[in-house]
Amino acid sequence: MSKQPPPVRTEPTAAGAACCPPIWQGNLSTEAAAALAPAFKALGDPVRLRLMSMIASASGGEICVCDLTPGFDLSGPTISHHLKTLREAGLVEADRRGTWVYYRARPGLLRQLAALLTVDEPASV
Amino acid sequence: MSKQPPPVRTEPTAAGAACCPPIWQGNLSTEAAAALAPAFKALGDPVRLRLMSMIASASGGEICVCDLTPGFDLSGPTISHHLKTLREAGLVEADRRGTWVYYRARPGLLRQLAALLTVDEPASV
DNA sequence: ACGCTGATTTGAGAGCTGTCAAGCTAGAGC
DNA sequence: GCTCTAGCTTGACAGCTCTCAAATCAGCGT
Repeated sequence: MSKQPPPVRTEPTAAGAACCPPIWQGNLSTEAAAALAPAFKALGDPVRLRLMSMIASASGGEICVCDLTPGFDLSGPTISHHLKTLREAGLVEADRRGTWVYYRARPGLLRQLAALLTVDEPASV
Repeated sequence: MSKQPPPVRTEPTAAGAACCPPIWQGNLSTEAAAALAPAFKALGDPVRLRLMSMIASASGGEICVCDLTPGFDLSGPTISHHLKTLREAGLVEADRRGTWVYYRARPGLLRQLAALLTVDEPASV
């Protein structure tokens, strides 16, 4: 995971600021594509997509790994690996509180992805 | 590509009908995750993301492969391979017209992905 | 019919990905 | 300090992905 292009960038831009216009409105630059593709890739696995959903919809905005794991027929290390992938993609962040680790969604990047895909001209169909 | 779970389903539902609530509003079912992940996976490559953008934003709603290929430093077969991936994910459709093949976006699935990611409660952050 | 151009398919190789078992680190509690 | 639990890291392996070269298929012109 260290040979990939720079994972993303969600810090400098205000969280939620769109980085690019919707794909319907103009060609995505090579740079923008390289920056956003890893996030889509991270969501491109059923396990991670479900993890992302569980984290994003957690009441209180965060959820313990111990509450994520039982939802899957997978070993702990495997879940941990998927969580790491989501973390490195900039989609979630974790912090340890005592014995437990809590995960929280980072809405900024998700908002960018949603904006990119949003179909705002239903006329062409 | 034939061992994967059923690629998607965009036909029966009216194009654009949301299949699931946003990930912020509740846990995605295993089935929904399995159905949508391949679409995210298809977008999880910079080349395909850019192809998708070029196709979606094409004037007239469609674009010839011959106009897509020169935008990349990749061989024809490789572009063809990526287009096939997008096609199998249900994101685009192609049809041949004479010597040329034209690609067109299928907005239904994209709308579902956008709806899934849309952050509609900025209060929790 | 023949050859030409545009696009896809096939075959092959290097590299990445998902998974688990085994081992390790961080805190809590005794 | 020791031990227990929660979670992460490492190592290994099967399977998938990205890429290209070579071969193939589909139409168009002549």
